[in-house]
Amino acid sequence: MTSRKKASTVKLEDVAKRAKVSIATASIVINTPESKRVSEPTRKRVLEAVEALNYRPASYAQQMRGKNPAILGLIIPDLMNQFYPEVTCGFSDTANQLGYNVILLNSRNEVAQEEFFTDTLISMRVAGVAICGANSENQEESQREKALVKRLISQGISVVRLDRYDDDPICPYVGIDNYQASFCMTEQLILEGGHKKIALFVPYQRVYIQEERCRGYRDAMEKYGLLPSIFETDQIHFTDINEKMKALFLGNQRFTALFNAASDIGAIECIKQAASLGLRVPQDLSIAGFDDIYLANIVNPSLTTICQPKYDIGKTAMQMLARMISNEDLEEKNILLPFHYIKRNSTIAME
Amino acid sequence: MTSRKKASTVKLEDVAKRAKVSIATASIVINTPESKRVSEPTRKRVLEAVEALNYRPASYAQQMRGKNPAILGLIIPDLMNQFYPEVTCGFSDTANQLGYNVILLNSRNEVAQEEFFTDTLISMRVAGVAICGANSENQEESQREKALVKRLISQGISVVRLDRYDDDPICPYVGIDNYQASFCMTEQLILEGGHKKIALFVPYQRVYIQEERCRGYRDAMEKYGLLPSIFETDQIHFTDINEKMKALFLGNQRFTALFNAASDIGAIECIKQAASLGLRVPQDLSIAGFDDIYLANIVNPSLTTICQPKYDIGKTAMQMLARMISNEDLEEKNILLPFHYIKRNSTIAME
DNA sequence: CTGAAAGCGCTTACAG
DNA sequence: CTGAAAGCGCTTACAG
Repeated sequence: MTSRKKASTVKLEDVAKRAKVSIATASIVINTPESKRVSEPTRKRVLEAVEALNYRPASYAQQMRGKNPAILGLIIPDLMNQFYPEVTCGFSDTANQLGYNVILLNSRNEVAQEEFFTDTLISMRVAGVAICGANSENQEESQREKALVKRLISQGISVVRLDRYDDDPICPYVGIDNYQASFCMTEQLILEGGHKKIALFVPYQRVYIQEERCRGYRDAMEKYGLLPSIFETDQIHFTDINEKMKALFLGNQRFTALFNAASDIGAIECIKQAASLGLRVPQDLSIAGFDDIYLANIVNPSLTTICQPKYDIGKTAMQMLARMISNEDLEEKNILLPFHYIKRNSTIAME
Repeated sequence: MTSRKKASTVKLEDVAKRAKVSIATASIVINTPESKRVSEPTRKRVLEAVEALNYRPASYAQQMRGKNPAILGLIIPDLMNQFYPEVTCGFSDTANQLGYNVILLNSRNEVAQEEFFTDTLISMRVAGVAICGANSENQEESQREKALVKRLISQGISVVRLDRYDDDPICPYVGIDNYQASFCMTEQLILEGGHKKIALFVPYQRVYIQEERCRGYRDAMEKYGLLPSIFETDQIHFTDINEKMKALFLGNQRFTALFNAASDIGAIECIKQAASLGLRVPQDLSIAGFDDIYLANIVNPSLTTICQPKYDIGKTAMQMLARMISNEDLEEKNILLPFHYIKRNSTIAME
């Protein structure tokens, strides 16, 4: 990495020399096209030189002079989960429109990776970063993640969190109201589906938004006088999904619906495991997910789920970041976007 | 973008001041830990100051001093197509391991976007770029794309192309042998499936790799004395897939197999359209794709296809780039990775 | 209308 | 063992 400088690379000096002007004049022609302080012929000569040499100012030199770099970091946990490419597109399309470039950092759900990325981002003195934290597996990791956000902020870098946020508002965030969304799904299962025994699957690590989903489920169940049954499962590697699903039919338990509130990916895994347990979905067991990734509509049976506005989450996060960077006031520090319930074929009304 | 500098941001001077040494000494402690020219107590004071202030050198200043930036560009046509997140992961995981960061540029299949990105990348004086070109719709666009690669190279930036390459080798590339892959699929359809009337769908814009796939198909058909039938279709927006599929059954034509050589996405679109035409897949029509994206195994019927080593394509491209950047010799300028044929349920053997 | 000069935050010879 | 100084490629007051 520390190898020597590449041979060629056109600089302002070359342009100035070719146009037979000082570098100051060349700089002004390039940077302030509307300035009247350069004569037409001179301006033309400079522009021709720029064209001929294909000159582009080195952004690092401009940055050194105090210009804010038009670079942003976007940290996501897993690009292979279809949720994130869409968030990423929303974010980077908008970033490009606003003149920013984005460095995509794929943490693979590892806080250590995020910490490493944070150092780099600070070195680059990026203008801002949007972070969707790793699905940390324990309390200590969550703390480290918080520390890293604080570190970015302390270095003067604007930060927004997306999708996964917190009750402790160390920075603005954008997502959906996970409590309401979970309540909504549960209520649909009860009212529209007539289900009474509904199980909830959540990850072991109860990050805040998962806690919210638990709360939504619990409140909905209690509202209709039903007994909540929450199962913690491994939603990262799915090692115990099979076992947990068996538990739904142990003894005289007869769950008729399963709401995997962690993600669609997890719910689809449940559908797969159901087949291996000889269960028909939805006839023997209704299964619902959370996210509405593209796959949800493709799998068989197609998945009933909560649609998160993925593209808009990315887009909104970018817009907030842009405002923060230019020190504009945020009307709202936290933005909750609308979600909606989508009924497909993996859930069915009880006879 | 041109707003004023952010308030805080720790610099070497602050560290030096706190440690009561010159900035030269501070720099040496930080950059050459093995150097014996700094006394232990001094070194310790500096390191403590670094720690206390959370100092990270500004990479732009280092870049100005001649250090090559550890930034790479990766231009892809469409992050929403599952093919690319996997290539992207292969590329950026490897990049991170080698100490590089990558800027992801999503061209949305627009050459104009690519041109814009190219300017930015040149401004940033990135060390290298990997580009998977837009699916250009005409000859003029292909030319512009080539021009842009040449422009990068002329600015001393290393470039590799991936997936989509060319017969005119303006820079190294990594992909698969598209001729062989297409030949292989066609031969399987003939030999294993007993098909005789096999149609090939390709995009209107015959970029080189598509031309190669045509050639593979044609040669395989001719090897077994069969008549090739190539249909050009809109593989970007799929506007005419339905019409082209109808053509397969016009008059006394009775195609029994369709090989969509453009992509799995296209083949899956064909499966969808088949349903709307009242055709059963594979009973009435066998359909095969190209790529083996994750979706191929999820759709119903699951898709017979050619598996491209997506992750490895990204990884290999990155490794080549790293070598080019450090001026090492490339054993081979172009790398063709192994592909393989995957039989699933969308194709069937004739009775 | 144009140019010489200072300075951004670093690193690296060069003195001491 | 340590520091003063030059210089990387730009931009922006400041002179002329």
